[in-house]
Amino acid sequence: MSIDAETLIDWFGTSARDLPWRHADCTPWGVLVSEVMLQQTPVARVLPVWQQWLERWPKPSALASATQGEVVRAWGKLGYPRRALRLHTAATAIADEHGDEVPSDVDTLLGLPGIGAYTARAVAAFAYGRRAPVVDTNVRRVVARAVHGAGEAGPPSTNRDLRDVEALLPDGPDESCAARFSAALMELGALVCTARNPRCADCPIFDTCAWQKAGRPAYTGPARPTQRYGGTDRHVRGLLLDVLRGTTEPVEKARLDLAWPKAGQRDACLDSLLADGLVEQTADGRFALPGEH
DNA sequence: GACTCGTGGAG
DNA sequence: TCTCCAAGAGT
Repeated sequence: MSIDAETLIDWFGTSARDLPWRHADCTPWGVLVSEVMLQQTPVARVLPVWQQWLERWPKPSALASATQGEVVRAWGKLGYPRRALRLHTAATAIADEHGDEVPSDVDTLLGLPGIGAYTARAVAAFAYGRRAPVVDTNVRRVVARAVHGAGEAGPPSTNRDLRDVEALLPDGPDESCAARFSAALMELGALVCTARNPRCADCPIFDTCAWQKAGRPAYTGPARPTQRYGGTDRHVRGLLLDVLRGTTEPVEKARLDLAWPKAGQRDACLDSLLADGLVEQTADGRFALPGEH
């Protein structure tokens, strides 16, 4: 079973959210910034930060001119702050090596830090209308259900997933049809074909959905390991970085020591933040966001 | 392929 | 409360 592209694209036209990075006047740079911010981070949390970034750094060269510390600070609490550093590095490469223009082909995009299989194709498709399979968690779930009749997608397998979705891309009158189809597939997964409590009554492709036809069988594949957060290194790193985000001046080690009671874990996390370039030590031994002193 | 890497809202 | 999960990437 396949997915009827015209039906899905029509639904997208009437039901899609009005997101600023989908506006016709949004630049490829704006699309790229949105895609990186949206990696594992909900739309609602990205929206205000994206607006601020595009006002402050409207071109890759503008971001490249900022310090790493400014970029990490402006990233705020979007999570996974290494994304901010990678985006800064990518912006520098785009400014220096690509004439300040975001590349439009997948292979070149893949060469930039922080841009992987999903983001490269999302930028090529959504910013430039290129034909490329765009596979995120939404798409994998929709395809698992509508095409394969499974309750959930199994564990991701990049190459298999790409081939899987490639086969579904429509041959429309122009190349951008495939991109619009991909955007619609993602939007369906985000709004209707959700992970929990899918709203099948509102689904535009209900009639052809393989999962419905099979009687909505429960997922039988391997359960995803539940990810804890409290007490993990991720948690501690977040606490330490939050201290530095909250100050302009470098802080003493003793100040960071207040953030987490376990000294061993705390120091290891501080070391990893230093190694990642998210934190810097000043000449007098204090700590700060990088490049701000 | 299995881990690691933040954060906070929803159910 | 606690579990789930949100447009992934890098190692």
